[in-house]
Amino acid sequence: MSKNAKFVEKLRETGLRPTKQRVKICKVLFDREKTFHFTINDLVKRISEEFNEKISLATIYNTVHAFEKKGYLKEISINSDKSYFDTNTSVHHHFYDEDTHKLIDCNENDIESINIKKNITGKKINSVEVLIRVASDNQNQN
Amino acid sequence: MSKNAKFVEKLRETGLRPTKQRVKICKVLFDREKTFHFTINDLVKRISEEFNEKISLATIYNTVHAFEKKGYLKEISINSDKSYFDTNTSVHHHFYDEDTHKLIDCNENDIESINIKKNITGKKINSVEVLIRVASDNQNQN
DNA sequence: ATTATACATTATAATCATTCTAAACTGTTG
DNA sequence: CAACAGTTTAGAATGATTATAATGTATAAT
Ligand SMILES: [Mn+2]
Ligand SMILES: [Mn+2]
Ligand SMILES: [Zn+2]
Ligand SMILES: [Zn+2]
Repeated sequence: MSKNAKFVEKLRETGLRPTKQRVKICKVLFDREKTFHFTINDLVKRISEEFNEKISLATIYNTVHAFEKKGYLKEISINSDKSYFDTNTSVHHHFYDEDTHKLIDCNENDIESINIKKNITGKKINSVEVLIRVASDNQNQN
Repeated sequence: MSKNAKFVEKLRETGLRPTKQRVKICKVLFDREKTFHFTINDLVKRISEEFNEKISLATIYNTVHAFEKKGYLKEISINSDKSYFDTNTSVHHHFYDEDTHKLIDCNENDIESINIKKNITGKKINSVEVLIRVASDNQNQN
C-alpha cells in the first residue's frame, strides 16, 4: 500500500474525509521513522517548510484533536503555556529539558514499575504518567 | 508570634513589603490546617468572599509567583487551560480527577519508590512527579 | 514627624494559545 | 451533473496571563 493510501485510510478510520490539507498533515506527522514531540506551532512551521503552503490554524487544531481522540496522537501537559503532542501513543514517560524546552521519551522499562498504594474510591485510574524535569548540570546557570 | 506577624515575616523573607493586600493573600493561603490546591481564579473568589473586597489580578499573580519562586508555593501542570498551585511544597504526587477537575495529594510513601534507569547526559534531575488521572468508575459516562 | 525614595497597587491594555463563526469551497453519493 | 454534507478559511472571540504606566504607600533618611 502506498504511503498516501495509508494516510487516506488513517483519516477514514478517524472519521475524517481525506482532503489534501489533512493528507499533508498526515505526511508531516506520520511519514517518519521515529516518533517525535511537537507543538501546534512546530507543526505549522513544518507544513510551511515542507509544502511552502499554509494550512489554516483551525484545520490544524481540528485535525490534531481528531487524531488525539482516535488515539493516533497523545497530548502531553508540561506547563500551561501550550500543549505538546506526541506521535508515540504507547504508555511512556518523559524527561522535560527545562533549558531547551524539549521532551525526551522515557519508556516504561526505563522506570521500575510504579506501584500506587492509595486509591480514590469510586474512581478508576486512566493513566499514570511520570514527568522528570531535567536541567543543565553545570554551575554557569542563572 | 501572632498570625499576622508570621505573614509579615513570610513576606519579608520573600523580599516583599508587607502591604495589606499581600497580608490578605497570606491569610487565605497560609492560615489553614491543611494544605490545598487552587487556581488563580479560586484565590480571587476566596479573597472576595473572606474580605468582601477585590485585590487586583496583577497583584495576585505577582504575589503568587513571588511565593512560588521563594518555594512557599508549588505550581502543578495538568493541562494547558490554566495553572494549579499547591500550598503543599513537599515532594509529592497527584491524582487528578477528570470529572471534578480537582487535585488530590499522593504522598511519596503512597507510591513505591520510582527508580529511573535512564539518564540524560549533562543534565541533572530537578524533579520526578507522577500524575495519576482518574475518572468515574461507573458506566453512565459520555 | 517630614520627606524622599523605592516599591506596590490598580485599571486597563496587550499578548498569546486556543476555539468559535459563518461564509466560501469541495468530496461524495445518487 | 446536481445536491448535500462535510471542510477550509480568515478573522473574531475567548480566557489565562503578562505588561504598562499612573497613582498610592511602606520605609528609611533627614
Ligand atoms: Mn485535546
Ligand atoms: Mn510561575
Ligand atoms: Zn513521548
Ligand atoms: Zn499537592
